[in-house]
Amino acid sequence: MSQGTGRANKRDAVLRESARLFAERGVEATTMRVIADACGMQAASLYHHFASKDELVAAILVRSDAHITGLYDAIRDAPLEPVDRLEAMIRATLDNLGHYRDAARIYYRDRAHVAASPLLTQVRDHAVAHDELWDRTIDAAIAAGRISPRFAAISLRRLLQELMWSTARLRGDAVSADDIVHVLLRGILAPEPELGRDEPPRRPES
Amino acid sequence: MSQGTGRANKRDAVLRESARLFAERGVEATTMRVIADACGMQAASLYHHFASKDELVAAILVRSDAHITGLYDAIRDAPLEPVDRLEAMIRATLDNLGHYRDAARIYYRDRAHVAASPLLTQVRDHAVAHDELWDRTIDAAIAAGRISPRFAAISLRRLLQELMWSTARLRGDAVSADDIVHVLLRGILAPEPELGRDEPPRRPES
DNA sequence: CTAGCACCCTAACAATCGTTAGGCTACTGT
DNA sequence: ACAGTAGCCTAACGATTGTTAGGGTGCTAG
Repeated sequence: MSQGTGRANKRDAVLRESARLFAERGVEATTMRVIADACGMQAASLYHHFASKDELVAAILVRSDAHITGLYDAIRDAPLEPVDRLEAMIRATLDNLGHYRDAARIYYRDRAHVAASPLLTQVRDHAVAHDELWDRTIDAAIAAGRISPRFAAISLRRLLQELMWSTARLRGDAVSADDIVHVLLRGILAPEPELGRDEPPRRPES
Repeated sequence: MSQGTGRANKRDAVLRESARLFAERGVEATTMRVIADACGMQAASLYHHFASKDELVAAILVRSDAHITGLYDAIRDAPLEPVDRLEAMIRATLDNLGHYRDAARIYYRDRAHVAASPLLTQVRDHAVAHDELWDRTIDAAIAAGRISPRFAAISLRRLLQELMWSTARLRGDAVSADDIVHVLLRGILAPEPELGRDEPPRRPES
């Protein structure tokens, strides 16, 4: 019932500071004592809020996972053209990166840790479902002839994911989400989608 | 004088295996004993080839740095139009990523470690010089009106670098360098560079 | 043959890791 | 007033870390 707002929610402070440190230095390289220092407390006191270092990492990642899963579920159920769905997914991913930047950096940086933690099975399951949505959407956009044929044969999902995740390291004031959407969409879309005169719908690359 | 080719160059094997492990799990998370296991030797035996873990990391990164520095120096001295120089730099970066993928992943993943290691001052100095070349080239391309005005106000260098470095995680068979160049250049270049028709003045491949 | 070095080993070091045990303080509900 | 507990502390645990000491084997030069 309590969880005072004005006072101090130390648990949230621990989550925030540890997320920042994990993202900057890596999970293994960040010791519990360094996290405690950043929060103005003692290493052992962290265990009053979290049972283990793994649980602390998991709490950070689960927050972000819940957010992005909600966004993707809405996009999955919306009636959208393939390219519009693709743009919506890119924007959702970048929105999640904006709100949970540290969590995203931890997720894509310490992938070995994420894959091994027993507390993250649900996060991993969600990631599989998200990948399937990406693949289905990209396949639909390719089938509609809206993707440059150059990218028909490669794993465009992984390319887009890596490109988007990499921007989590850029602070918000350096590059806007619109800039990134602009680069990615203009980079992969077929030159003149439907009206133009001179574009054959597809061409297997040589 | 020796360094037998057919026999076994254990030092190179240590470099290769440790680079792979550092890139996958992170420097701090990879212990000397794990590296030794991967090389079929004992942890203490690694110190016959490298004086410390830091020196091992540095040896990996210096190799890659020497390669990319050579490429950039040649590009700096070549008489190129801004956009062509930009494309050459992107290709050089991606070439380095292809040849020294693990080193590149270590460099951009464990940045805190790179910034703190006393054995990497030369690598850091080179990085500063490379960044200056990037900025000068991008500024020239903007001044020539070849960059979409959307990107005139942001740090396009950092955006491009993050986007390129992120592709180091994609194995070569998933995405080719040409694909990435295509996405990036088409994403940032101004729509119709100079003339009115629809043919860019030059483009090597097709 | 012998000295010397390259190469690798076992054993152990001090330091640091995540974590636990147990106690102190301050607030809360009854 | 008093028990309970949330929140934090000090102190220490066993395990693991990077690293060192010192010895053994086998090749090679003289």
